[in-house]
Amino acid sequence: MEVRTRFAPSPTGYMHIGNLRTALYEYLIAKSQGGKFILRIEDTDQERFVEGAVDIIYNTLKLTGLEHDEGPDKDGGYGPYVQSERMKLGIYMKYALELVKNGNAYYCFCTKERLDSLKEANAEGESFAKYDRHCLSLSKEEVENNLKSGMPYVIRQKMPIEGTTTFTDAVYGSITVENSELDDQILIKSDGMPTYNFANVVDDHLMNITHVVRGSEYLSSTPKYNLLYDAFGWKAPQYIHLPPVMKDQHHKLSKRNGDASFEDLLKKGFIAEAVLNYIALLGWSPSDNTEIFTLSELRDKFNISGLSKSPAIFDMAKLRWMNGEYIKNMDEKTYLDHTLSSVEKALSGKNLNCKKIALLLQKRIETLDDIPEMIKFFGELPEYETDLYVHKKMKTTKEISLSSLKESLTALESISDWNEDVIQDTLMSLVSKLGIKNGQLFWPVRTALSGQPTSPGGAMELADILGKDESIRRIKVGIQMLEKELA
RNA sequence: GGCCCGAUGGUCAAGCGGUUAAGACACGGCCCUUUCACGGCUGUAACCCGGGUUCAAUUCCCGGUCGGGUCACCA
Repeated sequence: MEVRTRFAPSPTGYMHIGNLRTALYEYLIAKSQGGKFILRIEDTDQERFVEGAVDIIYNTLKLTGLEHDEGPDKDGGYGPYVQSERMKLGIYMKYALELVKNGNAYYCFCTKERLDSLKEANAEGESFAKYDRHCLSLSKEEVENNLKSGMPYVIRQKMPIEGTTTFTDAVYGSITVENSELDDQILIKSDGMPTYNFANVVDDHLMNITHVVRGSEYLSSTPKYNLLYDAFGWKAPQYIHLPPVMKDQHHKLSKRNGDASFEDLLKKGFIAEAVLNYIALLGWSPSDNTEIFTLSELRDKFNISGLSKSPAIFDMAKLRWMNGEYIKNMDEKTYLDHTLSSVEKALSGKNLNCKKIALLLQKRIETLDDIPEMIKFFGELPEYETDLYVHKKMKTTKEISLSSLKESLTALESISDWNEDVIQDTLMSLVSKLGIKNGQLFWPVRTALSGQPTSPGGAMELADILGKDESIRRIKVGIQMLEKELA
């Protein structure tokens, strides 16, 4: 039988990381077995619907390469793929009424007020009880009359009072609950919309979904699903519940608090592939020890047995590392496509070779956002203290630095063909002429050119990029500062 | 509170009764290097607690503790 999984987000805003991971696993489960990955929009809650959220979903799937085989934009014969449209077709009501007819569901006319007072009474008594089945005892005539008079109603699932329900989850194993724990959940809301729980069961069945993948928060409502499948005489799908992705020990990563949504991470300079790679590892591990893999490698490696049961904390530090790995491994063109524009932006107005600067950064940045701060000094020499010229390991002092700078200045001024090789030759021969250590010359020059304790690239690279005039100017600044202090 | 689920270094995470308890991130040290970074080497650091079962438990069972989830006309 063909494996069919579905990603069924509700369009309520940004794509958060936990959601994206679910989509990833759904995609992988289907694709690793030659199956289909379906997109279904679950917009049964009109109050939470957010304009544009559907576009975010499409966009994210496209950006991450999680291409769906069927969806609102790709009919595979199981449409429509948007629940509000399916509702208009009367699909859910039809099935709800079937359940009413066969005695597994019933009309309920209880008002919000009555339900609330029920809850209050229960809360005081320290028990969190269920609906009291007030409307189950309504006679056929009473129901007919209420319906005729236009009284608002919902349809509730009638749970068995005794016995237990057992289901098997692919990651959590066999789980059994007492039926007496189960509430007579609402199937059809008073606005005519199905609840998530009901629409899910109906749609998953109608769309031939074989594997239902979702967060572990649904674990406790799964018995109700199974009972629903039973009531229809349908076969329940394979359940795969996923542990949550946490922000810390106690809190889930959530949309609120602006915790890292997928688009936030992209804005912060992360690469889509790296993010996807990282979250694949949050709750799953391959049988070998590899950590870096492309989506198609992941398709080959993926196996349900590698899914874990316990929550995973999202570790920004490790994501940064992984993002850095992706950046380092990019070919030159891809790398420049990602970085050149932000280098140019950070150095706009300066006449500098941005490509050279960008290339200097490839092994040094972890996210694209690291760039501006790292190259600011190219545009403008920062203020610095002369203490920077003292470096123990390089065996430099302020006096040595001053003389090295002076010697370098003269040597560099005489260069007519300014390029890295010539600069190197010039400085190296100066080193041997003066009989000093490399560092005693290079360190002061690098310091004068950058004005920073560290810099991407050393003396020659900086001099090359900065150009002759600016390099000479910065060295003169250094000489001046040192002379003033040593005088 | 009832019910369900979980628990290996700071974090991710192997492990399926006998191991010096992998690996990765982070952190420290060393090497390389004209700085930083990269790369290489290396170090610190873990089986929640108590009872069983067993010749042998991190691994199996039971209890506890702690953590998470759920108990909506939200998904």
